[in-house]
Amino acid sequence: MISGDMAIKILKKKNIRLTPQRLELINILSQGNKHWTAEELYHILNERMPSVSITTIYNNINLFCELDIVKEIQFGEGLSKYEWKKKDHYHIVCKLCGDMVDVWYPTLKEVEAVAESISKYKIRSHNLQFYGVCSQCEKQ
Amino acid sequence: MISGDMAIKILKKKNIRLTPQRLELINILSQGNKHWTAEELYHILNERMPSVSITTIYNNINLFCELDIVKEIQFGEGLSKYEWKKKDHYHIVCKLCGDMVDVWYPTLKEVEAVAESISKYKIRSHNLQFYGVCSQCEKQ
DNA sequence: GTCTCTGCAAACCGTTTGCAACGCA
DNA sequence: TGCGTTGCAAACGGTTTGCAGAGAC
Repeated sequence: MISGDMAIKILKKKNIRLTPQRLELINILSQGNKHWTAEELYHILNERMPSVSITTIYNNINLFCELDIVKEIQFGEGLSKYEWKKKDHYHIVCKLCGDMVDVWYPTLKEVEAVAESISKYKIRSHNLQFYGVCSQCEKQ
Repeated sequence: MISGDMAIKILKKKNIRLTPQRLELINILSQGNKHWTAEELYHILNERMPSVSITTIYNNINLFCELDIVKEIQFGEGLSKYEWKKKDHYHIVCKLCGDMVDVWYPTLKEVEAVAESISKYKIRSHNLQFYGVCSQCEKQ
């Protein structure tokens, strides 16, 4: 888990400009241990910086994903959330409200190995989500 | 794994009309042990039935999914494929061409149990895909 | 001063919706 | 004959693209 300052050093080293939008996004992402949609990040940033556009959010989270400081979580139906990069883990998603929590289960490396051995594929990664109903939604 | 004839009986029992489009779709899906996009099904059906529309494909695969005779496979970036319903299994997806093969690994029920025990979620299902490169694409 | 980045508008793409005409039962 | 289904066109929603002007360094 890297700090916001570390992320800024990575940008500087690559001669990527430190625009206010970029710095504020890093600030939001690196502080809260959460999962955001692009839209949510847009609204948070918009409060502090009313002129920001959704395009800038996408430009920058895509950049951060390439730099490996942010991770995209695709959880079905074309929906994505983004989280600050940390140790590998899985996610539980609430089918009703979309809320998401981390599951720190050991990475399924041996299942990957099995899948590779029984197929003609070179396996590079896997994607696992759990779907259910959170306690909030269950009450209602 | 049910037969096409079985599927037709299910439709009849529910008073769902046996239109030529519907019967031909069942025919395609139940015979080939494959994974199709809606677009692919549209093109196959279109050769035999030139007036068919993509709307009808979606209408019917969605109906078949509700009837539990077809399964939707969501594999990231909003892309879906569909397969004739069979015993639970996972999929390996080629990152380059989108080709997909089955993995008959035991269902991860104990991982679901772990995820449920460490969270406040009632877990109902999970979704696991492997991503890699198929042997065809590897050659190139 | 240069060249990357921003923000607007428009495009994209797979899928869904509204609806009038069609055709299965 | 009646009502479920089809197929067209338009809408949808999250994301990307093109581009002129802004601004980081």
